[in-house]
Amino acid sequence: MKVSHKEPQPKSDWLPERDRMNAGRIDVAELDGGLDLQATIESGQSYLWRRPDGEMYDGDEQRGGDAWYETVVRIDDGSIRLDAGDPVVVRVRQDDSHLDWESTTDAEWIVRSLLRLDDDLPAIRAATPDDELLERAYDRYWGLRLVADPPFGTLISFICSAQMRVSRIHGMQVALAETFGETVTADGRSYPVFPTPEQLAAATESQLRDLGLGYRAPYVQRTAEIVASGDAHPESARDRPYEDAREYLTQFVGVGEKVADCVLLFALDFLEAVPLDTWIRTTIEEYYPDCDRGSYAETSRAIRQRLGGEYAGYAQTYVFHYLRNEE
DNA sequence: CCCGTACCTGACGA
DNA sequence: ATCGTCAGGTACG
Repeated sequence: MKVSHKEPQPKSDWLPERDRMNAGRIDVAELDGGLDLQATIESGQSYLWRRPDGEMYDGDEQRGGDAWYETVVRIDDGSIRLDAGDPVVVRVRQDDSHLDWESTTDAEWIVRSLLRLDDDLPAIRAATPDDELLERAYDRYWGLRLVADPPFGTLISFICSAQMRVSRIHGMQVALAETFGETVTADGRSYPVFPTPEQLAAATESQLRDLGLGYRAPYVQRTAEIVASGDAHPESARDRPYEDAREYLTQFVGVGEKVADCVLLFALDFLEAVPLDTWIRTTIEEYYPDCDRGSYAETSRAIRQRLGGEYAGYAQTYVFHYLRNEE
């Protein structure tokens, strides 16, 4: 792997062919609850993967069945959480019974972490209440997993998500990477890397508007600046109790309670977080009207309890994907 | 605290 | 064609 405008990799006898990809295969049958890779990546919870065939969000579940998905994460001291360290390319593809991966490093642990492959789906489902809507959603997309994306990229992409369509949110993240991030090459191909907080903080509002971010442009720039300055980092929310963590995240510009819940759920392992977006609010109106308590905080408490508490975020993600596709 | 309003922009249907 | 509406909301008064 080569990283642009960086020193050449140190000589290493175990890496004579640095463009050679590592590869591996995970038996889906060994995962508790299996896997639906396309639903997991294209359900609007992660915007940090790409399909080289360019067919993301085309709604075709047949053709998407065995597509490759690619992302680049930074590994620092064995962690993918801190937006620092060397970029690592990760590619995955699912056929009927396997999840194949390729990477510039030995990446099985990264794949397992990003796609939450060690979550015990049957146990999670068993912990959610007996509820007709939940049963339908779980049945329809069984194998859909939450993701555990890098916090900074998640923070930025969900700031961009305000009043925006899923496919366009994804396009923005691609544009941010191509415009402000580095490029790594691996196996003869080049991969844009999501920008670091420093790289994004250096962008101007005008540059960001040119990428189509609209009124989100200053939100993204100022939030990147806060993270780059060291004043705060989304990862710092992890150690707090759930509602404190949500409050902590709202200090970033463009982050209200809903976006904060998305970061908690999709990046920081708060599986009880239920982002109250327009879809879930409609769902509450229709299926759980008694949970509408007016304020975000109180409605959040009520719906979290109704969806089973500890894993309410899992239920939310299934319902979100189900209603968004079946209507 | 709670409430109304302005906000970029492209895609889509009338 | 040109226009109104809408999209995983938030900041601000």
